Amino acid sequence: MTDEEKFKSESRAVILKAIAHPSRIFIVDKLNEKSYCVCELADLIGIDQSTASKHLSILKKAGIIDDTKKGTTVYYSLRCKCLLDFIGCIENVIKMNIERDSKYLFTVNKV
Amino acid sequence: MTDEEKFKSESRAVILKAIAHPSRIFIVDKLNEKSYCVCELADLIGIDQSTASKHLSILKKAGIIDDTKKGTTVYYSLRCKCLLDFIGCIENVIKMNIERDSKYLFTVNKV
DNA sequence: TGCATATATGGTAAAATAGCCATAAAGCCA
DNA sequence: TGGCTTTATGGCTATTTTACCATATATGCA
Repeated sequence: MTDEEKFKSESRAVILKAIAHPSRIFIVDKLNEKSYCVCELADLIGIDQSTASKHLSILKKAGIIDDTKKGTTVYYSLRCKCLLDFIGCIENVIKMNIERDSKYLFTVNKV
Repeated sequence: MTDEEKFKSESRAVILKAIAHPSRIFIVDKLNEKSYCVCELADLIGIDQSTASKHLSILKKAGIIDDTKKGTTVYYSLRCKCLLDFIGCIENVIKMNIERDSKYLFTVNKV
């Protein structure tokens, strides 16, 4: 890899790694509906408030979400609408995998 | 999270985590042009052959790439074309981040 | 002011990930 | 058959990630 290619791949990996966690994907999906504050998300996911806060700071640092303060409450919102197509693509891969796996099962049962 | 939501988020995370690594993003990007074998990719990236093989097996397990054997050589190819839009979305976030950061720099310099 | 609520952060232990080396497995060819 | 090439996998260590607890910070309200 050239230095430029390396930089490019690393930049992309930062964004992807930020979303690549069950709780954080869930957050991105939820924020698509509306804004949520930290404790709401922590409750929804069922994790510690401090853990939720850290997840949100990772997403924020990657530029995926934005925050707005209202009193002591911090509301987080999605920064980029394209993340929906993004998730759509992942779903597409999952569907393909399910099809492949069921074909495999069919073959096995057939024997 | 309900069990269903948990399962959904975890399934999505598997796909995302598979791509969320500099070398693996590079591979996905390269495979868009054409198929490559393991040693070619290892050379292109500049990593050990065994490391490349492990990266490829992660991508394959996630259903992102397919493989075809020709003699001892194994050619890997992209399984889902939608991964391009995927990368396009990441690039979009990166662009937004650059814009944000340059605005910040501008503000700082102004003071 | 004193207390409750909301969030962020440092510490820490456990788990997951990444990379290389060594080596096994499989196929090609002289 | 024997050697060469290509790929996959086990072993190992170093690094990173994750989640909780404890605690600091900040805001609102009685």
